[in-house]
Amino acid sequence: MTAAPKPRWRRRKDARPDEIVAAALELFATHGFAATRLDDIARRAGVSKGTLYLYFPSKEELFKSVVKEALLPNLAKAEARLAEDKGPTARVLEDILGGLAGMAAGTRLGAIPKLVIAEAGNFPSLAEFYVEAVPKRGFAMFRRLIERGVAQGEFRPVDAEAVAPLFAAPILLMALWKHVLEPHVKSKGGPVIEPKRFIQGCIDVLLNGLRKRPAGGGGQKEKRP
Amino acid sequence: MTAAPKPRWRRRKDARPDEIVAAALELFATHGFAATRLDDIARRAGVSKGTLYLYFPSKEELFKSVVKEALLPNLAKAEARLAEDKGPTARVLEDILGGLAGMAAGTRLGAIPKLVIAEAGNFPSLAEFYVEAVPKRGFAMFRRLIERGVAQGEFRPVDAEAVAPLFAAPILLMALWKHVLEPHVKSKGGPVIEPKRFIQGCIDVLLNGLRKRPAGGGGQKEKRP
Amino acid sequence: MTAAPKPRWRRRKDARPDEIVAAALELFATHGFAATRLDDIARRAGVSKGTLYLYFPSKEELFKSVVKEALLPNLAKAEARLAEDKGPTARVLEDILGGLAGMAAGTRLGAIPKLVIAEAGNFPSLAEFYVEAVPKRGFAMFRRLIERGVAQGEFRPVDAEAVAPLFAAPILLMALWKHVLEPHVKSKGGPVIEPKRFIQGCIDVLLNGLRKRPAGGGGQKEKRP
Amino acid sequence: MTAAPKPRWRRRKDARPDEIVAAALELFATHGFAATRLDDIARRAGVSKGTLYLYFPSKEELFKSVVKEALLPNLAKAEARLAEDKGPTARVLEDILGGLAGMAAGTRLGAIPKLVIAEAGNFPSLAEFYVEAVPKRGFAMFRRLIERGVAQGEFRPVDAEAVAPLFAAPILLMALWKHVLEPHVKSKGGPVIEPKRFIQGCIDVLLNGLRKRPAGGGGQKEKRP
DNA sequence: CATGAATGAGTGTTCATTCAT
DNA sequence: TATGAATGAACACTCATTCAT
Repeated sequence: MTAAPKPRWRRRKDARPDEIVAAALELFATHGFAATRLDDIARRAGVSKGTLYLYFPSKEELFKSVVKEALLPNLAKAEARLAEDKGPTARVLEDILGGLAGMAAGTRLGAIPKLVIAEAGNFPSLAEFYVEAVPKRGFAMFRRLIERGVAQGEFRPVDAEAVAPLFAAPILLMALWKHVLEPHVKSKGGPVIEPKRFIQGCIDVLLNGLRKRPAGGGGQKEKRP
Repeated sequence: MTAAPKPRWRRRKDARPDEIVAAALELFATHGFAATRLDDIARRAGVSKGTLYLYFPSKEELFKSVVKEALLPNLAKAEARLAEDKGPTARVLEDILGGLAGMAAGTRLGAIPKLVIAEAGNFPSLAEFYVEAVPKRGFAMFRRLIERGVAQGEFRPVDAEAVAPLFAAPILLMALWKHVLEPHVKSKGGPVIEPKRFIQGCIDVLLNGLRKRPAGGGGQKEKRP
Repeated sequence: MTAAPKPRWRRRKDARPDEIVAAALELFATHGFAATRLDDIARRAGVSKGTLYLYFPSKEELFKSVVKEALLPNLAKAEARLAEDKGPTARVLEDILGGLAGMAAGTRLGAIPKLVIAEAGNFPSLAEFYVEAVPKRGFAMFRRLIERGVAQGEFRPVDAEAVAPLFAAPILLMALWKHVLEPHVKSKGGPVIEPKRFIQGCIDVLLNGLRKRPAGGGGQKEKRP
Repeated sequence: MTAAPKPRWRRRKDARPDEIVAAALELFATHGFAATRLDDIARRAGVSKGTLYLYFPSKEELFKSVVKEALLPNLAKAEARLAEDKGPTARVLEDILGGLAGMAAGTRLGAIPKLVIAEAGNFPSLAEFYVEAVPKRGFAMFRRLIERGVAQGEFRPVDAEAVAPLFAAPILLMALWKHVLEPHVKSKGGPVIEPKRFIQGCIDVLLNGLRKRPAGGGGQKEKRP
């Protein structure tokens, strides 16, 4: 009727799914899968409940989409950054830990582990995807970095494969702490984790744990009798 | 077999609650809170659904009881063991990490973090209890140990308060890995964590990261320009 | 029959609540609050159980709505009729008693007192509403009428305030009799109340009781020694 | 063991049923049949829930017993008193109305009509019993009295059969008012019924309505044109 | 495309009734 | 006789899913 080519009030139908996923991430992250109602997701996304079913065949599929769409772009980014950095291994490790910790503590993304942990039992296919997409790639990355440091003479020889998850652990702890428990710490006296300071400390201990010692010592600790 | 004429009957008020809690732990750990039906808990405990309500006023209270009853005795045990060990700090730290990792990977207890992570948002009082009972005590314990090592000249001076959670992180990762993701690793090629080897590696890196270096080096890392 | 292509379908938000209330009144009146199942109300209203919850947040609220929606329009009608009648007081009283008795005995409305009586203890807010809406207004109406008759010299001076409920009593008895006990009178020999004849008799005795006596007598009876 | 012949702490087993009925009356009167839990009755009666079933085969039978045991002795008393009174009919009527009103307003018995009204639909046999025991006898009594008054020249000729329930109506209203609605009257301004004053007023109007008029008037009112 | 009224299977909770002791 | 732990049928209420408009 009017000549207006693209009335601004009409949300492009291609934007819809993302808005729904965003709303769903917010609510799933807060309440978990079962305790989140499609009614609420629809309301938050500004659509009707029926509309959800135009884009996602079921609540379960929406949930999977939320997790995957939240992860995939960030995985790509992380891989890209990694491939380029050619500096001293310690410096690279430091950057990566700092970057991931910031992401875990400061963005919505940090809530993903919580979601996957909670629902892995009920969503096997989601768990399988997640294992491949996150821990597998993450562990492998840390392992390659450590092996590179050892090969370049920066690090002591260590069991890189076994030790890789240790470098992922503080990131996981950070994410869960910020998104799960910290909100329930009663004001004064409760435990506190300051992301920057925590990660500084981790880097200090972990890199020192890897670095070659000036004199002998080090290496795999001898077994106790 | 036994001479007892009717030994199977009327276990009485004493045994019942524990049997119910045990059945509930099993199911909650597998399916989460919402996806576990009281019918199933009752069946597994060998009682009727109504009987659950003789001992627990609601599903929520049963859930809280499950978490608390699973944790409390083990917390007591852990504290007791700690108070006695007077050996070299490094050795104590090693023992503790080994012990906790074994517990996380090898017992039902390892499923508790998963449960709490999944439901903290819906059970604030449970989350508050957990924060006080587990991370607060755990972090404090690692902090005291590190400070003791520093004071006795075994360890470099490090930011003990900030770094304490780093020692808890591999335990958490271990627990979640074993009870959440590992079951979904597709046979060949997926990531694997062998508890013993993983913890050996962690101890190696972490203790080396704490130990005093024979010469210069070490200490808090200088900030990058 | 009708040309309407699909007239039976989707009656829409407007008609539904009233149909539900009507069905509920029927069943509550017959079985009482507790013994009426939402399933049955839904079936009788031709909707599903879930639909009830689109319009009423709980069984209790539905119950309150039933009582209020049954009463309110009729209260309005009654008040309007009253305000207009300017004839001889005795005639007005006669008309009102006759009208109310007819309503009590001949319409669904007569079941309301039974419902309120049965559930007042469990629905305080309903009881409060009812007290204000029915007895308070009703007693006040009879009192005004009596006082008007006295002022106009038609009636003896009587304690109008105290005596007003007496005029409501046969209406109440009529309603309860018809909707509660009469169905249980075993055929021959049981007590019978014929509404018309009963109300004629009531009017005869009550109006004679109010009317001025041609000679002395009357008035407040002297106390017995 | 001890020689004590009848230890006073042992409630005679014959007292039990009455204690249970008393406790049940109290609770049924307050909450109605469905909303009263056997648990509560047992607790109030000082016995265990199982014990109830030693004396009453079901909740329904207990309910019937409560109503019947509350009514029967009082019915007997009322009949006896009536048979003896040979004074002026007006005086007898006055006494009876006063006595019944006092009972309705001042004793537990006044709650019975409420119970029967509430549950007649669900307890046909109870309703049948009640109809025979209370309204049938009550209406007949008032009818005989009126007829006696007419025969003795004290009263106008009226339709005694039709009018009898009118004399029961204020008693019913009184009972329901005191036991159902009055507790929900909000302090100031709500309707109030003072038993003594109300009954005085009723007696005044009703007896005047029956009494012979000194001159003409009276009699069955002529039909309106 | 979008809506939202309608559905009904599923589940937590209650409570009258039973029965081994 | 008395107990009270145990039962399980019954029911209110929720919410993912459908579909006529």
